[in-house]
Amino acid sequence: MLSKKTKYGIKALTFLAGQVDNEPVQIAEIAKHENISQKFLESILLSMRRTGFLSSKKGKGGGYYLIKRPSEIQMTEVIRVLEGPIAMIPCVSLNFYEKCDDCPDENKCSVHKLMISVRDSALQVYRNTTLDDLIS
Amino acid sequence: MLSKKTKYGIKALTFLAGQVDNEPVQIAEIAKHENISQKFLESILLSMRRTGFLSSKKGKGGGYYLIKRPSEIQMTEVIRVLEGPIAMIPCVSLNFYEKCDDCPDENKCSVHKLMISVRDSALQVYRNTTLDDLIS
DNA sequence: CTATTACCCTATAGATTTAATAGAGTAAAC
DNA sequence: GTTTACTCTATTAAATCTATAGGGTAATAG
Repeated sequence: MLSKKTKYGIKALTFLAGQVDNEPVQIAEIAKHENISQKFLESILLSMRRTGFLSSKKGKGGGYYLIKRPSEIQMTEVIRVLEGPIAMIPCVSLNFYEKCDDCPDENKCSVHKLMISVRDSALQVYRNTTLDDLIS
Repeated sequence: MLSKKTKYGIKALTFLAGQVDNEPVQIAEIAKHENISQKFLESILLSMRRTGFLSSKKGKGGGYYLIKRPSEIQMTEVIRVLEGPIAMIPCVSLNFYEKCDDCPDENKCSVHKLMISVRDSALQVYRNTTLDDLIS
């Protein structure tokens, strides 16, 4: 299940990508336009600012704006920041690997085998999709 | 994230598929061999019995056994029974569709667009994988 | 300089889901 | 008719997700 955090985050990015001249947009405006709890959105935008997708400007006329071109923002990065691992199980995660404590040998594990295929197919989608692809 | 329920369920199915002559196996034996809480496994096996993957035999010498050939058990079915929707968001689910209450038009929604691609790629994997593929 | 605007940060609480446990009940086999 | 092993309901503990509250701080305009 995709978390609301990720859902809202992608919607906010899309909204920012659609601005003319990449003008800063206030949190309140994004929240209203996308039907998102403003306070919740605040924390989401903040975490994306920290990872370098966007930046913010304080004071009057301030707000959030993208610091990369939409075509340069890959979904792999977005998902990993907002949702966490792309893999459905830690033992097949490339960036968040963890051993299963109930599994003596993961090379013989049927779940492991299946989840590698699922992870690879998801990765292929996320790698080939940029923010730009989601606008048009 | 894949739930333990699904993980355990697939492991149990794999274990049963590996039995000679498809002899019934007791819950306790599966639980021990796969490091699963016995009571939890009970409920998992029960739900899979109800959907027709396996059957059970009571009394002495009883247990669970497959009623389909491993090559006839598709992962799409297994995942849907144990995990629920394959889609990561209800508005792109084929079998569990639900409208997003925050989204005025899902055809214009960037998340919707992305999640359709992800769903399709996952479906392709699950449709092309049977229990038999996970054994060898 | 100062008032306003709008981002920044921490803490917390309610709701939901997941995972596991307990215990009594029932059907089949020998 | 006793044993074995599946069946079913209820409950609980833990974790996670979503949202809210509220004070703090930096930048800008005039």
